[in-house]
Order: sequence, then structure tokens, then C-alpha cells
Amino acid sequence: MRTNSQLSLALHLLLHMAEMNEPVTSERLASAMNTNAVVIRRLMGGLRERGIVQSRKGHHGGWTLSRPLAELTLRDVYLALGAGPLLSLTHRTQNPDCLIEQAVNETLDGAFRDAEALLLARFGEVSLAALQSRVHAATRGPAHLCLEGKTAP
Amino acid sequence: MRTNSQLSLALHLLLHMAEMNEPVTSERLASAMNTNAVVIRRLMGGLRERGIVQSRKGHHGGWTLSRPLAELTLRDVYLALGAGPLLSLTHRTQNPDCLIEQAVNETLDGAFRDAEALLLARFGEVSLAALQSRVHAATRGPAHLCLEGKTAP
DNA sequence: TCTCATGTAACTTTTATAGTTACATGATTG
DNA sequence: CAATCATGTAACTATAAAAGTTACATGAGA
Ligand code: FES
Ligand code: FES
Repeated sequence: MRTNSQLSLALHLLLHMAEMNEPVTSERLASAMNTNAVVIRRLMGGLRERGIVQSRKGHHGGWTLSRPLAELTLRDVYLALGAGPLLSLTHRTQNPDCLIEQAVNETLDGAFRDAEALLLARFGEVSLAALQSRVHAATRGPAHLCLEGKTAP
Repeated sequence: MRTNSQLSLALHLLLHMAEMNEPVTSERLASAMNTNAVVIRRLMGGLRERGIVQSRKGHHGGWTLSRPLAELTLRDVYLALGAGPLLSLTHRTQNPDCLIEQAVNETLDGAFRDAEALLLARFGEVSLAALQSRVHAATRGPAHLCLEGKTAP
């Protein structure tokens, strides 16, 4: 299957939106991210349900952040996306009666759970504001966005 | 994509082989695992290159362990499989020049690396002999294998 | 020499994710 | 109110990774 990059995309979008002082349409976001507007809407829909962003229809509509970045961690975003599996490894369940299969799978699941817990904890430690300041430090000021050039025709 | 279950399959195979006192053919292993012999051969090929198993062609040929289980950890097996990606999350690289993308991806990669390292360390702590004794404890003796019923016709 | 079993290449199937098309719905503006 | 803009969604296609399959070459015993 394709590799899941929703979290990366979501963070990318949120940080871009933070640099804008007006609602941004799905179309503009999509063209900046080299993808399709529906992909943006689907992803942002999940974030809206968790109160991370807001949407407005009609003229001058689009997406805006509904919380300051300082109140958001990677963990919040990850969970808001309704997270599919975190690990690409899984176990077979072909013979549920086989004791060997049971022992193998229990052991693997334990290790998998530990890794997921660690990753979630790491995510919880990183606020989006921290990410943003990394960007600002690199640019010595507000980030220049390719979005800014692309006003509606 | 489909979820990767090679490690689970490999462990399952090795533990079954450990209960047998003769070479086991790919066909028998495949039928026990409800899969195809070529899948077994592909997977075992990687393990052979790392000295974990041996193969013999011709009559009474098949696969045998070339090291005691006590000398093998999950980590050894995992690495022998030539491990694809461990995490199902990845990051986009659409605009390599975008500083926001860079900051996001560096941060994510850091967290991903930590999780992978933890998982590998966990794997390194579990020997296959430990897994085997879990099975023996559950069966109060050597495991009964569905393989044993299936002698060649 | 006959048969068994591995070794491999090349193909098909499966399935999760991304991307696309099409259209309904609601909001703003003039 | 009408025109337009933008979200909201369903339904479809495309892509890619893993598993499974077919076919055949190669080597080892019996
Ligand atoms: S995509 Fe990041 S600035 Fe345009
Ligand atoms: S598959 Fe484990 S005993 Fe048959």
C-alpha cells in the first residue's frame, strides 16, 4: 500500500495556516502541497471535529486555526486524524488454536505496544509552537510562503 | 498496501522447526501456515544468508535450524529479513525547499527513529528460546504440531 | 536416471492510501 | 434574489507494497 503521510501533511498545513492572517481555501492549500483539494478537505474535516480548525463557506471562506499553536502538540494532531496503524508490522492470525502462534503474537504485540506508547509520548512533548519557532529561527522572521503569491485569479 | 507480517511468519516457522527432528520441506511448512511454498522459500532464503537456517535439496531435503534457539533473538530474525519500514507513517517530500516542510520532517523523523530504536532494543531482549519455553509451559511438554500429522503422501 | 526439493523470475491478487470527478449545500456579495 | 464562491461528500480511479501463484531451471539422493 502507499505509505501513510497524513500526519506530515496535517502539520505542514497547520503551520502554513499559522503564517496567514486570513482564511485559506482548500484549493490554495492543495496547490501549495501539490495535491487535490478534496484530500485537504477530508483531512481537515477530522481536525475540525476535534476543534483544531474551523471552516467557513462562501466568499472569503476557507480554513482557519481555532486554537493557538502553543496549545497543540503533535499528539493532538495525530489523534485527531483518527490514526490508522502506527506500525507497518503486524502478525498473522491463521491458526488461532496454535499455541506457537499465540506465543509469538503476544510477544510481538507487547513490543509493538511499547513502541507505540513511546512514539505517542514523544509526540505529546512537541508543541506546534515549538515547530513554528524552529522555522522562524531558520528564516530570521516570519516564513515566506509560496501561498502568498497565489492570490485568487 | 498490505500489512507486513514477515516477522510473525518467520518466528512461527522457526519455532515449529525447532520441534521437529528432521528437515521440513517448504510445502509442509506452507500448508501448515496456510500459504504458498514460494512465500516460505523467499522468506527462508533471507534467513539462510544470515546463517539462521540451512536448506538441502533432493530427497529428504528441506529446512533445518543451523543455530540453537537460545542464540537467536527477535532482533536477529528481524534484521535477517532485511526489514522494510517499521513504521507505517512517513513524511511527504513535495517541496524540499520549504522550510516548514523541513522542520516538520526533521521532527517527525526524530520521533520515528526513537520508536524504531526502542522496538529493536525490545526485540534484542527476547530470545527465541524464551518464546519456546512459553509454548512448552502452556502445553506441559513439547508442542503438538499439526505438521506431524502431515507426512508426505 | 527418476524423482524430490530448492531457487528464482515473472505474473496476478489483495488492500490501504492518495488522488479525481461530480454534484449538493450553505454563505457572501452585489 | 441571483450569481458566485467554497465547503461537504459520495463514488470512482490510480498507485504501490505485500502476499500469493505459476512456471521452470537446478541440484541432490535413491
Ligand atoms: S509549501 Fe511550504 S511555503 Fe509553499
Ligand atoms: S500451525 Fe502451529 S501447530 Fe500447526
